[in-house]
Amino acid sequence: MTLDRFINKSRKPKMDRDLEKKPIASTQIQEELLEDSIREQPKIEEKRIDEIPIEAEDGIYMLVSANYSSSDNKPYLLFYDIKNHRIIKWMDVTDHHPYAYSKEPIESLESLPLIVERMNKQQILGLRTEEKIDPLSDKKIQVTKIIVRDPLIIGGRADSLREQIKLWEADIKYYVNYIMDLGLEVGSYYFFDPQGLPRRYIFQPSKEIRKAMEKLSDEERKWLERLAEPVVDFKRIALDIEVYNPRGVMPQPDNPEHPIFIISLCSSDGLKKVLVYDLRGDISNEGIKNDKFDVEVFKNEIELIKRALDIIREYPILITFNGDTFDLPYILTRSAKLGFKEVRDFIERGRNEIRITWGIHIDLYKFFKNVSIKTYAFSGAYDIISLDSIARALINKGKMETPGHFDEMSIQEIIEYGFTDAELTLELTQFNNNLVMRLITIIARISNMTIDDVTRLSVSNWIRNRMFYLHRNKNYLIPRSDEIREKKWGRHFQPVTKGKKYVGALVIDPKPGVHFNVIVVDFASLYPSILKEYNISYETVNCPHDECKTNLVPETTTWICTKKKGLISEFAGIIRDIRVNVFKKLSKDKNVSRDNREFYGVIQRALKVIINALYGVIGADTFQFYYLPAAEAVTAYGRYVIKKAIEKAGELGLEVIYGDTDSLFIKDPDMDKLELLIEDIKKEYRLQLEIDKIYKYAVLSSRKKNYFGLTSEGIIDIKGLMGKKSNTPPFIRNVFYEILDKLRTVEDIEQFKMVRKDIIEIIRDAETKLINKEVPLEELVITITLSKYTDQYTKTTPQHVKAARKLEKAFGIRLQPGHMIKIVKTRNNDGVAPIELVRSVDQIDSKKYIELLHSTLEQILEVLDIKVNKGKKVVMIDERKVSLDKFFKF
DNA sequence: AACTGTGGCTTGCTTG
DNA sequence: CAAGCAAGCCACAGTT
Repeated sequence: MTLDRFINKSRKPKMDRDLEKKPIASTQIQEELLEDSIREQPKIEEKRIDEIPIEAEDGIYMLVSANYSSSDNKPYLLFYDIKNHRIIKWMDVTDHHPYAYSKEPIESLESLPLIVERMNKQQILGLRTEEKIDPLSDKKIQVTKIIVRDPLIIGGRADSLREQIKLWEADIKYYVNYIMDLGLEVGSYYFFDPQGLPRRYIFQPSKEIRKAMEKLSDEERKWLERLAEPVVDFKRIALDIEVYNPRGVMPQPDNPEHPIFIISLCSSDGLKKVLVYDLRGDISNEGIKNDKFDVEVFKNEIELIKRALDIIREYPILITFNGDTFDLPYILTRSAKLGFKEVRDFIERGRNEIRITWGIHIDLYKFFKNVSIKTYAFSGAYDIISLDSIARALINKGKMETPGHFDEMSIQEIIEYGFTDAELTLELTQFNNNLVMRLITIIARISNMTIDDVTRLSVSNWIRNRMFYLHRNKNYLIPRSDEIREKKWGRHFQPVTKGKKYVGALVIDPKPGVHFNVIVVDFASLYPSILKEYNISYETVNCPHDECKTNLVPETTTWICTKKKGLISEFAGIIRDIRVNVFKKLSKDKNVSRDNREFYGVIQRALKVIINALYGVIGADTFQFYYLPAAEAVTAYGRYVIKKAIEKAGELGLEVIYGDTDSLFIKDPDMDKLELLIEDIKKEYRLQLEIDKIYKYAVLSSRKKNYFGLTSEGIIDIKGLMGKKSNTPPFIRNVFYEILDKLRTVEDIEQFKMVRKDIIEIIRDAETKLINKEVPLEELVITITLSKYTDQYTKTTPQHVKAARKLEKAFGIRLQPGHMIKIVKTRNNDGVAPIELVRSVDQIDSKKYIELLHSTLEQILEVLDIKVNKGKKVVMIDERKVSLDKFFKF
């Protein structure tokens, strides 16, 4: 099988490099050799094309990925051909080589036996002095660039250079360096000049983007231009395999003893196909006909796999759900076992991923598992990372219900089941006008990271990657994380909570009760704004200049640089500004076409993911530019400005009844005074306060982070209350929501009184059902995540762990961290059991559930003067308490 | 020796 | 990332 579509645009080097044959005697010669090979990086030029529709242009490619080829000993780039919808592999023609930096001068490096030995072995190609700026000392320094033959000489092996001498920039993946050195931007478009070098091709921005650009700085304009470029509708195919495994045995890629018997395929250009290996020889053509997709039957497993490869090779992008850990490795190992060795020409194992040789493989499982994607891009719409749960949440479709094992299903059912998986996988990349593919591309543009990495790595890696580039642009030597940590810390506060590293946000004590007409104002993206406005970055906090030491962060001994703009601060500023000032506005602008509006919405969302994570990563020790004093400075300013805002509100006669981190709840304010407050904060602190929402009424409990309210749009907004939490039983949660639903209609006291009777009725009814054991088991399930292996709970044994251990014992299995345990409160010795082991409702501990019902409802009822009598099984109104009337005296 | 009450601590989930 | 909540575990002290 040949891959004729696989165009390799690289040119053969003119001659076999002399450099690699002769031993290198002195740096003098190396200098000369390096002169033409490394020093001259190509300058990538730009070309502007006016208003050309994206599909029409020939020879235009989007840079989507890169890697290092150890067989060619060269880096390569992968481009998506937007006309012919295939991937072009472009091998380096610039004689670029891997490198890292040392702070030792050339002479002392040359006297090191290690270096001499590696030079003689041709592993080190050359040493060169360069001038860089050290961001930590803010001084120009001389560093030695060590240029090597292949990336493993720098790092990745036990005897690599970085394990033996102190190096800088030695943990940047080689292809990342390569992209940066060539000045390339992932997700942007290129064409190839006559020399075969990629040149930037810039689409003419839309009218509204051009208009927005007028007011911006050059740097911001570049960002805008890059982000707003159209995203091609990638041609892609989703794949899903079924393995015929005996009951109770999970197929393992490391031991592929069971046959692959179904391969389902579903593509963006309408291919719908299920390939079946007739392993029992009993499939009739009649029985498998289906009007939704084609079916092909094979008498041989290898033929099945080969056919699948033939089809998917027509697609530049392969989409899977768990393809990195299951489908593709299984195809690999199973093929090898069956003697189909050529499979390695198409599917390759990477370090943490599986690659396809003709294109890009995206494993959606990893992408949707990404915490930032889950919480910020999709607002936590799905909770379990499974195809079924994600598809249900995002496209309102689930997997097929099955009896549990293939033996109990007809072949038609199995085929349909398999196809549904492939179909859902594809649809997850298609809904909302290809939202997911666009999101991935935009994040690649923001982070300048390859599509493969964007879909597999976390937000701190995305940010780190862009930070590298920002350092390079300023000729900064990228600091090692240990250097940043060794900087002065000078911390003065003990965190409030044990186990935390620094002090966080301020939460104001709520004023309990029912409050009418509450306006919530909040600081528009407070932490990013603080990062920007107060110049916070790892190098500017506690900077080396004496003259900055008086620029103190309020209530700390930390100071901030007044001479140089910090990199993180600058990045936060740009991302925040273009999000707020451009994309958020345009995504709501009625004068913009619907398509564009939607696209700007995606960009806005991607920027939000990054901006929300920025502060967090500074305080996370897994981040290369982690620096606690910087994270602490952010929260210190945050506490400072919210205190000042409350102070000012008080002076103006506004009543603040609650606030959390960046928000203030103001009761029935005079709008002119509110306006004054906002103006004052803007003037004084360069931060924007804005009206977030208005509650017709807000019900605050005495607990922080626990309240609900009826918004001006007529929606009941619930925060923190137990009834909302995922680990309350559905039965209790439903009662909770039923009560809140009653409250939705309330506008005055009479209605409140009427509703109160209804509420008590609801609760009594619920109690009766519990006592009479009329509630089905599933309604009483409490779902709790197992966050460790059961044997790793050493300090205490929580209830869900007890239940989990029973499950493990009963089924002889080992539950994985992240598994959701479904427990039920029972009347046995330790009060819990996994629902799987409970036969009937009789085993339920009704008393426990009534207690749980009461404590859940108490949070809302205490404020409404409905008393729950603990112990007793009845609810009563505490008539002695003042009635609701007090809330209406205004 | 069995029971009850208390407080520190762990765990999981949510808010911002 | 920290703050904050509820539930439950667990050791300990003080009854009965």
